[in-house]
Amino acid sequence: MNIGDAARAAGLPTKTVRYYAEIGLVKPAARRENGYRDYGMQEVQQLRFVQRTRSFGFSIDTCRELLALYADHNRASADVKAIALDHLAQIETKMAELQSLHAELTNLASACQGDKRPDCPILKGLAVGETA
Amino acid sequence: MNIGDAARAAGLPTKTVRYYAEIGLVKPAARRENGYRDYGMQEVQQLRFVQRTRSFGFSIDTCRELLALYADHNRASADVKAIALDHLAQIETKMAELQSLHAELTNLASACQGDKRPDCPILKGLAVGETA
DNA sequence: GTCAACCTTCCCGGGACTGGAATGCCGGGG
DNA sequence: CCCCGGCATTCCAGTCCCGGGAAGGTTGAC
Repeated sequence: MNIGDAARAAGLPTKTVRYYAEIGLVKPAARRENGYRDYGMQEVQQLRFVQRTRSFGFSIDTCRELLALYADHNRASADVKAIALDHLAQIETKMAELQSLHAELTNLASACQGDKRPDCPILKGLAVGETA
Repeated sequence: MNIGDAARAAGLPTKTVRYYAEIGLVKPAARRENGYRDYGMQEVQQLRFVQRTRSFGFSIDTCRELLALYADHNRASADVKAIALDHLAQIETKMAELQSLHAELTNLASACQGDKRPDCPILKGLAVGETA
């Protein structure tokens, strides 16, 4: 299977598939005589796994770990769960940050008339510090 | 005022201040004879403004726009508000994405025993696609 | 005279690609 | 036989926003 077909099957750009091969995340099963990468079903499945995992926001390194666990039939599900819970915690942290930013910025924006006059609480808030 | 003092006053690393000078975001008032950057009160205020604005998650380019509006005493507050509302919308988009990721991943994780056995719904969810 | 603490420039790396250039292979049409 | 489109290959550069560190000059205190 050529890289284009593998990429389509995995829902990834060929550039990305080539990149994954380069960093050793998902290597093609072989190279043909003409130098083309040759992907088999297993590699396509790995690519799809990575695509899904990346779409959950896991880093490439974590994808590597998860891929290893995926391949290891003697894995402990606890290891997988630990990774997932850790990522969940990071997501929660980011959400909390965004929420507080959102609240602050909403405050500032709602205080701003938004007309032709130059007076603007948003700029004041950005200049001074302290939003509350 | 030397760069170190300006940086401390603005709450930024000197590296960052130098970078902002390089990209023309906040330039020092002058250079001394010895080549040192010389910052005045106005530049320090701009640096602090940028620091705050960045901490709200605005991009450097948007900081540039806001800085220009900040300096323009004939600005219309509507222009500022438009930028803020746009950014708020982006924050909301990101929050929604994170929430859906969080929900999906929570689902997967809660279905996983997290023990020594290899059976793991998380990996299955990542492999197959479709979480619901 | 020496030392620390500052300042300068320059270059590299990172995370995860993305775009583009230059080149090679393959199958079909004129 | 040659050309063309569509695939593939490699390599280089850029993204975004700095951070780390080298190699060297300046300043002020002791």
